[in-house]
Amino acid sequence: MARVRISDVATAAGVSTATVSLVLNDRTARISDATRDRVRQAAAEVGYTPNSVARGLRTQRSHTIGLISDRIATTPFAGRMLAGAQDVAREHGYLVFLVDTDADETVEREAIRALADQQVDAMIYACMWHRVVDVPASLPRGTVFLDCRPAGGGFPAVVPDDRAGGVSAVRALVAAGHRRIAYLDVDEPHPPVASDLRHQGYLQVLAEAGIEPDPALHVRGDTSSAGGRQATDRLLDLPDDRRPTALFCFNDRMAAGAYVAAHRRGLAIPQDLSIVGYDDQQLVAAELDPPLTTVALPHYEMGRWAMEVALGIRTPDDLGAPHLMPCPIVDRDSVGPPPATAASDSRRRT
Amino acid sequence: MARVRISDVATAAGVSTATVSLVLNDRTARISDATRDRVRQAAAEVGYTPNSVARGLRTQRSHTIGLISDRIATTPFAGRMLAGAQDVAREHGYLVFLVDTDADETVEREAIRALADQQVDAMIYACMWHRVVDVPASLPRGTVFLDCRPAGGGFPAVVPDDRAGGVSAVRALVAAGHRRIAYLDVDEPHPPVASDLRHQGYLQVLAEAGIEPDPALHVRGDTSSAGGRQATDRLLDLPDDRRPTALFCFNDRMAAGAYVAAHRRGLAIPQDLSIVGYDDQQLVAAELDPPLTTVALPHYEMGRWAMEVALGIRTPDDLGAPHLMPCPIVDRDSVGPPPATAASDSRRRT
DNA sequence: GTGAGTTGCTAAATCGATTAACCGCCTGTG
DNA sequence: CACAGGCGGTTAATCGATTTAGCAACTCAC
Repeated sequence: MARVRISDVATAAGVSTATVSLVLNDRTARISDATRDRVRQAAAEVGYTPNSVARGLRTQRSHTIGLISDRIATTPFAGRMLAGAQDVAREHGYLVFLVDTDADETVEREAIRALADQQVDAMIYACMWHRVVDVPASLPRGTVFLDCRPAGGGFPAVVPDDRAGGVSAVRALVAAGHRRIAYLDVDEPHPPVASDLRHQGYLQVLAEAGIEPDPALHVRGDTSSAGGRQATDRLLDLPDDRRPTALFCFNDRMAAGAYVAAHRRGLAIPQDLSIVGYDDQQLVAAELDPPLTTVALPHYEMGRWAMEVALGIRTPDDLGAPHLMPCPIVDRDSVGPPPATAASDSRRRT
Repeated sequence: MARVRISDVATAAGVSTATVSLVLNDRTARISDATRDRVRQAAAEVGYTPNSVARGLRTQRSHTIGLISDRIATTPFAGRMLAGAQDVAREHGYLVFLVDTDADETVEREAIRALADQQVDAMIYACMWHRVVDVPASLPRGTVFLDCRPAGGGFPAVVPDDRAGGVSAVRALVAAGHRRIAYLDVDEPHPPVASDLRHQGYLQVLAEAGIEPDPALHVRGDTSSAGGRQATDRLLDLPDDRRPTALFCFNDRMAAGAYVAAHRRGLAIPQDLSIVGYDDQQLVAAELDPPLTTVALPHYEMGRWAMEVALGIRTPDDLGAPHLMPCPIVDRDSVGPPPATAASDSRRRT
């Protein structure tokens, strides 16, 4: 029941282990075709597959990647990042060690050491939300940052293009005819990067469309359904001429709360209120009634990108700034033209 | 920048590498205390940590576990299984290789081989739903099955105790005074194990309470919000004396659909209709209004159990049958006494 | 004083691969 | 015939640890 070793193949084929290794690794060495065939056949017959540990020790390449994350495995949608990284690894014959640190620094330090001891060929440092992170001192250079920006730069990194995502979302609303568009932002404790960028995108589109931003339309709430509902209530309490006809929400859960607030007032979506979310969280966005138009976070693609850089298949264009991955808009049914009554007012240009 | 090796420590301490190894591994060998201290100090000073690959080659134990799953990483709640397995592994100094096969048999076979080549000390085979799986031929004996039952048995396995979960759910409804309780089941294509077991639990409690099961109260629907809504509509269309006062739903998403159906008829939860879900899917159960009473799937605990068995810390009591992990009921606000009008009728005992 | 036993440590084999260096043998050439 | 060079392999070192067997020195008993 013991594993078959290269020496077993050598014996079976009547050659030395060196020859077996040369043949099986397709080394351009002087080995006759007859011997090649004999070795290959012998290897197949005895069912030989090389011991990766022994090979790793000798070649100093383990064909192994370490993926450290703060909590990726337990957050619903972020698993797509893992899938992307995983797929690339598999396509190239790599295996990935996954370590979830639960954002504990001691665990993180231990994990980095353990992965280094296992001689991983590269590491990926992943977060579940787009934010800025301090770079752990022991992290080897070349480590790829996934869905986060290393403070100080100097490492390859990939993050969603949240600004462009904000632009897409708000452009869709402007294109539908809306001019009073609220941004339903997340409140403080949350990492500010994503929300700031989306807000910038929001402001950019307003500027392009010649719409004066109204501070009253930038509200904040808890990143939950309840938070979204409360923030929406505040918007809908505004006097008629200042009330928004469309909402751009920081995420889909808050958008779900906006649905609740609207329905409780008897407002129909999208007839009375248009809503765009963010994240494209399947369980939320697709199951709302009507299904939510939202901006998708390119988790899978970011995961692929990070692994491709880790494996050296792809070289980041610029170490100074993270690679921005586009966030495609997912058109569903929560955006329509503004209600007729609101369509004509509040057209004050700057 | 090269890694420091054991020989560097040996040189620094003025001893042989054998001594260093003996000291650092706390081998009960005759080494003087003075030498011990000198070695430890030297190791600390040069920052030595053993190369796990070299050690693995020599000791034939890689301190590494392979976790194969069909799609665990990308499904929302199942990541808790990973977290449980991960935590146990970390606590014991193990690292885990994660491979998501996406239920592709070729990928699966390749993954098993790659993991075996990496000399993993054990494997865990995980599913995202409780079901019966065919055992891949190349899976090493001793592989632990997580959230699935190996066809034919012979392997350690852990699954949720869905029968007992069904019992808890329906007992909660009976205790609240309900006697007309529907089971909102999932329809065919789904793996039948979980739904059958929950149904058995349902029938058991009815029998205990002396309630004759009514076939009209066992309805099926798609495992989605829409499916739950449609199935609930069928139940609420029943004549008054046969209409259920409480619903036990196969999962939380279907329960969410039941909420929609109830609300559309102006029925309040739990005043007019009590509902119990299954899964305790955070994004759904906790965010419904009112929050959903449901039965939690013990993913984290199952993950821990599987890893403990894989590491040999725990020995399964019986290889014939899978270990059943209790599913605790999570009391929220969707269960109350039946409406007064319904409380008195339909008390026909068998 | 000699042999046995203990103490403290080291030499060398080993795990299973890869790979640089080299060794016969054959052929062709000057 | 001597020698260079190509061909088809093999020998042996190596990766970085662990571990067995054994060596040298010292103690102690008789």
